[in-house]
Amino acid sequence: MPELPEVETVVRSIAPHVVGRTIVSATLSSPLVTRGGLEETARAITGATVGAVRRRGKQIFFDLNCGVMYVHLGMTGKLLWDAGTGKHTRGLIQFKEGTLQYQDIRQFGRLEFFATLPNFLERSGPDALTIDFQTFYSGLRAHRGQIKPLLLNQAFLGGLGNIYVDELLFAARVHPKAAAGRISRKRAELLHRKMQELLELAIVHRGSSISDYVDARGERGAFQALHRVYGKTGQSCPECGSPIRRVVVAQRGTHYCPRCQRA
DNA sequence: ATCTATTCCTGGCTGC
DNA sequence: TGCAGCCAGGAATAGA
Repeated sequence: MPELPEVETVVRSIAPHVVGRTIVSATLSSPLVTRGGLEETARAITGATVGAVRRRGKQIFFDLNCGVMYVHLGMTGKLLWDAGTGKHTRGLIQFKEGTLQYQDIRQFGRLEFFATLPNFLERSGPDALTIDFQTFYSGLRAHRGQIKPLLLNQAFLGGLGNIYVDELLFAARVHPKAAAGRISRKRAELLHRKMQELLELAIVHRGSSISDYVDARGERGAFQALHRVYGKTGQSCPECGSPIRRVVVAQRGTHYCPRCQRA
């Protein structure tokens, strides 16, 4: 499941191959992934030169001289450089120097071209890695609901998904159902600091590979070995030894320590 | 405003 | 080497 650290790792591993280079041809094959039309999109990016590859939250932007190619990896999307193709290949973007490939088993991802960025993309919130404390804190205060759904809300904060939210709430000892608006300033400072430490450490480890995730070279991340609660149902809490509990919050499997993370 | 449920989709797993 | 049924979840969407 690509979240901020995985998407950042993908961007870093793809950028050196494509920045400054020109798309020679493109073949797109999934109308679910490329909703703007397979032929039209392929035609629009052909001949374009990549100026930069950027990430905001889980969104990837290839800045082109004629617009932007937008990629969201969804659940099972992969961007690969010079890899073999398979039944889940949804796009091939040829450069003189090599091939950028988009694979996606479940096709929850997107690969689109936009001449100008549409409003629904602009609506995405500030990046979790760089959001300043004051913006983060006032966002928490303004929210009436639970903390976990808020942290998952990409319009509020871009980049966190189910894995890193569970890990973050454990690191800051916050219950996933805690009322966001009632978090103290001190606890919010801890959440904010732990969030950025967690994400930076996960990037150093090239992300978490639970099932499908690999970077542009097809290599798995290593951070899953450092997960403390995600997927650890029934195992001992690394802090206190209590069994890790799994509940459903916001329709997501949620892992936490009932002793360390009090309601 | 904020919640829950549903939808999309496929592979992996369980149980027969 | 079957096969039905369930589960995983990012994000949009509908309805409460």
